Amino acid sequence: MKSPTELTEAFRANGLKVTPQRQLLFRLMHGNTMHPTAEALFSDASVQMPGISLRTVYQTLTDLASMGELRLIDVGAGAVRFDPNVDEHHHVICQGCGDVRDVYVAGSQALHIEGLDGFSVDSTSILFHGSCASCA
Amino acid sequence: MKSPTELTEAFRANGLKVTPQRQLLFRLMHGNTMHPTAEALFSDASVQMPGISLRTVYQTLTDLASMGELRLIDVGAGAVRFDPNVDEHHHVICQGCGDVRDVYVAGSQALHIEGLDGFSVDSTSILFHGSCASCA
DNA sequence: TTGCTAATTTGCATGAATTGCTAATTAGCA
DNA sequence: TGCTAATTAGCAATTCATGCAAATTAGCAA
Repeated sequence: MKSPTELTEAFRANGLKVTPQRQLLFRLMHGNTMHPTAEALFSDASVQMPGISLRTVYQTLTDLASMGELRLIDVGAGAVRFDPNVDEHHHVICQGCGDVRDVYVAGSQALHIEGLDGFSVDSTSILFHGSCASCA
Repeated sequence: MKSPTELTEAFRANGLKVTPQRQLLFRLMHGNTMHPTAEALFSDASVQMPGISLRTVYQTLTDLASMGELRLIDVGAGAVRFDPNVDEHHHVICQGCGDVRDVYVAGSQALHIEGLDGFSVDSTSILFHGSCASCA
């Protein structure tokens, strides 16, 4: 996703306001590789801005997502996670600790799919299940 | 998944009882390619057995899943779906109508993954997003 | 700098999906 | 036929997320 400064411009350009809450969230998400849930981010944000609302966190995350600045990922383990990495990539999830990491997969466009039966494919999500180094 | 008759044996062999509710669900799931949610299955079951509890449907589905007779699939669209097809396969979901279909993918074991960073992979789930013939 | 207005924030209510709990019932065996 | 552990039903509770309305505020224009 874009830098906090660039996001500020982008928001204003779209007629959206840049509040202190949003600036904080821009900073917390920028370069974040933790794939936080809204709750986790809310918890981080609350340290620096006590009183910030969970509702605001959800709001801002969905705004960012609809602007294409971050991606929603659902690893089937409770809450949706937010990923500021919008490159073409996929995920591994550790069955032990639930940790999620980005992975880059070569050849996913060349997969041979049988049974499509009239379906046309727009995008592909690959989720690898396994164990991280600590949980192995 | 196994046939209703085989499931009956398997349940008894595991010290589980075979109730009319379970037999009905065995029949409703067998060969079912609809990827129903628990609610959908509950709704179907209620036609033949008014009064059956949604709780019982969830219970039986999780029992079947833990016996490896069906697979839980989470396509990130609300409720979890149940798939009696336990072959190695993957799914397409139509962004229009939410319909889910099984697909078979060649070469998924040969994907080249970068960034694993100590993770060991046990299984892979591929979800294709697109449009079905009717929604195209 | 001041004032206006639409966007935003809060906080609470609501909703959807699922699990926890328990009294009453029942399958399966002796 | 009876016993007992498993199961069912149904309701409460939980988790994640969105809807809503009143109070606040960012950003523009004068």
